[in-house]
Amino acid sequence: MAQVASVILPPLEEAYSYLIPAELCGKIVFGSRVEVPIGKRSARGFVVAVDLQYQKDPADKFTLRAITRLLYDSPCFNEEQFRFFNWIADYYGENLSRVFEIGIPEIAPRKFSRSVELLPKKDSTPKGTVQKKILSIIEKEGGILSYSSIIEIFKNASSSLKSLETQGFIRILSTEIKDQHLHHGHAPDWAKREIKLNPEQDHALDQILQAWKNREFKPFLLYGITGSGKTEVYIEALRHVRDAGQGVFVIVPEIALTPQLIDRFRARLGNEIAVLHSAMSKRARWDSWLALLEGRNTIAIGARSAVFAPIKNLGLIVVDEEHDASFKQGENLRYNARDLAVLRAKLNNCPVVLGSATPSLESFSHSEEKKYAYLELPSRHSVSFLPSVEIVDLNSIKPWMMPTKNISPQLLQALKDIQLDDSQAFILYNRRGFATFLQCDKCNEVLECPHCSVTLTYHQNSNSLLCHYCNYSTIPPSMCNKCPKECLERNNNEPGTFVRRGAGTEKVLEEIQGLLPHLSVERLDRDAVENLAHYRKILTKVRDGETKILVGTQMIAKGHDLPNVTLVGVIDCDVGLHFPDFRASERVFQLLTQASGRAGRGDKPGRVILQTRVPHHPSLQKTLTHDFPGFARLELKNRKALRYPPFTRLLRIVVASLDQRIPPNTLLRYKEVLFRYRDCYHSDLSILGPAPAPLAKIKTLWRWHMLLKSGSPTILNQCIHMLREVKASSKKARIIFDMDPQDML
DNA sequence: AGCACGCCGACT
DNA sequence: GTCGGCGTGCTC
Ligand SMILES: [Zn+2]
Ligand SMILES: [Zn+2]
Repeated sequence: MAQVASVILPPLEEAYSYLIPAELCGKIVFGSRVEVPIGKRSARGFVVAVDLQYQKDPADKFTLRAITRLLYDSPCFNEEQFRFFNWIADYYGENLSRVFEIGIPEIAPRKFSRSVELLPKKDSTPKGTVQKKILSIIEKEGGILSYSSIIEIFKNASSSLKSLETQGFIRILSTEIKDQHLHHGHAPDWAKREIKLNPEQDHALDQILQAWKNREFKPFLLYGITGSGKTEVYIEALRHVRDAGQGVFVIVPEIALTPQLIDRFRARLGNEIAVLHSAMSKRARWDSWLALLEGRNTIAIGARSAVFAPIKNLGLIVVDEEHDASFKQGENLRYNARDLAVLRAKLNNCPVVLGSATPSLESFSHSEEKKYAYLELPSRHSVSFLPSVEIVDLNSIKPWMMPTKNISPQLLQALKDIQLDDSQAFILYNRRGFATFLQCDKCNEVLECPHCSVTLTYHQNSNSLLCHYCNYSTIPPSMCNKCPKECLERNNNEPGTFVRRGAGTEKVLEEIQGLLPHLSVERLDRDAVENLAHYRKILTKVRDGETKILVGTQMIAKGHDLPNVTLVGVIDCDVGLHFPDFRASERVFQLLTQASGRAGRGDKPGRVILQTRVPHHPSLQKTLTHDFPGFARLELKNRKALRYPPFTRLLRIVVASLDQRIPPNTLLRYKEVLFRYRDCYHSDLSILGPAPAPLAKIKTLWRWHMLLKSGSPTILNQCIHMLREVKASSKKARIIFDMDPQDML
């Protein structure tokens, strides 16, 4: 009787069967990672089943080969994760092997670096001249030097070094290379202090712990503005559950997972926290994973991918900044870590806390429908402490009154004012050139798709307006027909004409430098930032006060605690408001609220200046009054009327190909199949498009997309499974199914 | 993903 | 005649 293991070998889609060699019987179990022969090479895989009593069947199509070796002694994932992975594969219509590939880090060997240490040996010297030189160099460098730097100086020093070692002049040490990142720093003292929760925090904590004690799946939406003390609630809840012997994990947006944040958690929860972050080396990630698997750590904190962490006896999940779009993976397996966190809590009968100052409308509507429990933390400061938000109506300023193209007199004055108390400013601008839109020069109406209510994108080469959701296309009207009566009266009954907006590049940094040459201005955006270290360096220069004005895109709104930043200026809110996406308003509200949360912490009051041509837009008005619930209820009405999420679910299908004709044709074929299915089962399904994607061509690939809308995620899921069966018209087409898409580019 | 097989064009 | 382009299909 033989033992046979079923092995998943990413990226191969099927599970493969292998004989377990006698010496590994009992060692290779569910969860083992193994190396196996496949074709003419070898591959690494995951054991997902073991048949202890395999009997050879003459009907078997192939003869089994044997597992080559066991890569790690104990299992690398457990049953709970396996169920979770299966659910994910099914929901996103992806292969299970892909989930393994994304969800479990690679086994990485330890890395060592060799160094050479001088041993005290007084009364003798080596014979060789090279050997003598080596010793004197090591002595000069303080008695210890890395092996590689010696080899750099003396090309063939390895034999000399070996000889020196046998003679006892030196010792060659091998030390493990560990990650520099995210290792214990020193937590600030205030972080260690035992904190006293206020009554609202206490109430929130009670509710969460009650659900936990009842072993109840219960999602909480914890709403509280920046500085209202959400983190204290998380930490206390995590500590209770951890102290009771259960595992917990926290996920935060990648950009928020800073050494400071980790220090803060370590200060209060101890050093036994496993950190999972994409910026860590493979080895460090694997170390964290092992610490959790072996139970040395019971708390994990990480970005998106930490939702897969091997937590034993899971008792609580926390998702901070739950609205953040970075929880959605934009490639490969397009999962949303926040949604998966909720699912994982459900599979484990435990509470999950989603915290935010600007909850996603998805989560907010769940709380309105009582599917999620709603917890609110009031500001710990008086209302007067909130930053003052001013809207600058660019219509009311004549062009000649503008100090430069993009800087209004109000913003310039505010920038000058920061010098008075030597504080700092953030200036946000939008990256342009994604989508040009047309706006009436009199009433500021922006042209929208009559079917989708999404901003129409202007295309210069064809002089046409296009809806990138449904492919509706029209010639730009020469006159505005939306100008209201007052507007016409003011303009001798002349309707407005349309101007192109959102195009071109802006030189905001140069404009500010020109106006305020003695202030140091720095830039922070995707193009200016090379990597994480560079990003942190730019922010450090702000923290140290070296940079007075930081100019950049969204990224800067997610900065950290920079109490000396008292002014946040937004150059042009309209580009974001009229982005061709049904979530444009929500995104702008989130961004502005987040940005104003940056302004003036500590003892200096903050100030926010928003430049716009549509001053009455609800996203701006509700920012003015710091009214998230008000904004959310208003925007939810729009979403409901237009049947957009959270009232429906979306599935986006993207087809990309070198051949311009393939994407629309493939999608049209799909659409036919879908209509047939819908008519047959009377399914709740509607289809927008196919249409050219807003990014119609990436490098050499032409891209089209199609949006499926349904009240039921199950129907959309069936659509994915069905369309995967449709034979692609050409292998040259790349097809992406994006369930619950976050962006439509 | 690799890696082989196989079927056509253009070169020693 | 063969070298090599990559389209297609298989791997327990
Ligand atoms: Zn449309
Ligand atoms: Zn108008």
